[in-house]
Amino acid sequence: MNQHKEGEPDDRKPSRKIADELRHAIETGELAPGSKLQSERELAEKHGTARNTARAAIQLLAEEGLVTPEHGRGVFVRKQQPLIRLGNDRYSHKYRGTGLSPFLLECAKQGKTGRFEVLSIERIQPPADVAERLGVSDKTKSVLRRENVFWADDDPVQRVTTYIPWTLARGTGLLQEDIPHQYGIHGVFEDKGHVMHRIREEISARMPRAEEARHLRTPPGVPVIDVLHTSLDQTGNAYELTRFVMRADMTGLLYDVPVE
Amino acid sequence: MNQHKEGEPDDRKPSRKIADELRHAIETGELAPGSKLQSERELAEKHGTARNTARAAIQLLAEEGLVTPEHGRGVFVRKQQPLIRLGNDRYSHKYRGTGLSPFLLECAKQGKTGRFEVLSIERIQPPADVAERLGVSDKTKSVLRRENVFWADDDPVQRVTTYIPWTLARGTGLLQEDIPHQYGIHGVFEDKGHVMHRIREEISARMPRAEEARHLRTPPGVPVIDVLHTSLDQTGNAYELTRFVMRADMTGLLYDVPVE
DNA sequence: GAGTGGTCTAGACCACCTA
DNA sequence: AGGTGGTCTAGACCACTCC
Repeated sequence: MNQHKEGEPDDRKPSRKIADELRHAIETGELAPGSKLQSERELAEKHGTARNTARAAIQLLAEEGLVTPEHGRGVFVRKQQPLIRLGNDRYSHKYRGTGLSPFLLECAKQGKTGRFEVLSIERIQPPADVAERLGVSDKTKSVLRRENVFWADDDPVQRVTTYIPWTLARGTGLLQEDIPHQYGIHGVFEDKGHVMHRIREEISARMPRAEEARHLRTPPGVPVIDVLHTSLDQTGNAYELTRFVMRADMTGLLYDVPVE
Repeated sequence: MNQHKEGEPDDRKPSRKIADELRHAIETGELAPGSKLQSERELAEKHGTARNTARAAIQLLAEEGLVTPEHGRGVFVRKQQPLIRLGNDRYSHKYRGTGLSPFLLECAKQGKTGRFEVLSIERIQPPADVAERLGVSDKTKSVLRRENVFWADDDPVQRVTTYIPWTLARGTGLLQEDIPHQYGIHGVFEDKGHVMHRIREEISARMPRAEEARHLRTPPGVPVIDVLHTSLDQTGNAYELTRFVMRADMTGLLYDVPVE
């Protein structure tokens, strides 16, 4: 599409024209994933434009997620990797005893090594959306917040923030970095009488905020998926909330659910 | 964050500095949603830079989804609208008889008028990922494809493409624009013996391709959510597949599901 | 050191919107 | 008509990578 047709006047803007040509080469495989484009100076000379114009063309493609410029090295056709998929079965009891969380399993499937990192553990005043869903006050330090980063090999892929009502968290040892239970944090909740019965996940996508882009090291043109997860127990009570901010070029979601 | 601290040398790049200042004003509410920024020429003069530099600052904010430039009018702080949420219950039998599809219901909730438009109906050779999931050949015209656009007021918000194995679709009248069943397309499938039992939805997010951006009229810095939906019947057979490409600034997803 | 992308300047003209 | 963003020119210097 938008390729120049023989015999017609070509009134496309120069930057657009260069972008279309490069996009076409990428889509036909002429420029393979991982390969290097001509330099900005070469492209400019080839098309008889200023360097800035060739640069604008490359930016169009970068915004579409097709290429990634690397400072001092060149502009490369983006390789799209198979995604690490977070499934709705990740909380299933069937993973009890495997010792592997679904995230680590998915990493292993893609030949990557997953790991977690604890950023902070703090008792705080919750943001309004969290307070509302957990049914706690947003005026007092009513929740415990644990912030984590999930890594796949050397890439940070998810920023994970968990909020637990302080009335539930106090005295459980969840202020420590290491979760004091063999079945993880949800084992702790079960001991306190909250068995996960349903989950409610609100999903949206957006461009990362400046701070998130820095933490997740997202290249330009890569959005994040924002998942607000609420755990409900057997009585329909919301007892835990987690926000996942995920690099959309490395992770996705999968729901396999009954139609009720 | 990244604000200039008094007394320290400020070695930030000029464009970055302007962007930080504007971002701060937006985040504190000093620049309210919907309000107009100073013009590029004013910003440039105020900071003693070239116009291109002020322009670069605005582009940073546009990529973060904070502002939207409007040609001839100015640059405006983006209003974030409440999202039209596609829920996993949208296929539930409980909506039988309301006459309203969940999409239209959600639009009504946001005070908008929803409508559908049929773009094309064609018997085609399916893409590989579709063929694989439906268990049909990708070498013959083995599926019927129906392309729709969903509108909310005057905005196109979702591009919806449905693939049905031709062995199921033939003779059903699904080649016509109007679905020949009071309960819609899934009523047709039920008459042919396929009752929706489970759904499987693979979710990812990405920047729109050039063609999608044109159709959905996405402003810069707005990604799309890409949902690959598979319907499974009582025997676990995949009999229908739909791809949703959704503007992420106007739509989201919601899953409320049991933990199995 | 040579080549790459990143940022910036100081202009210019065009396309679009509002009055 | 005047103001706005959109695109472009023809340079410049800087930061980074690779040899």
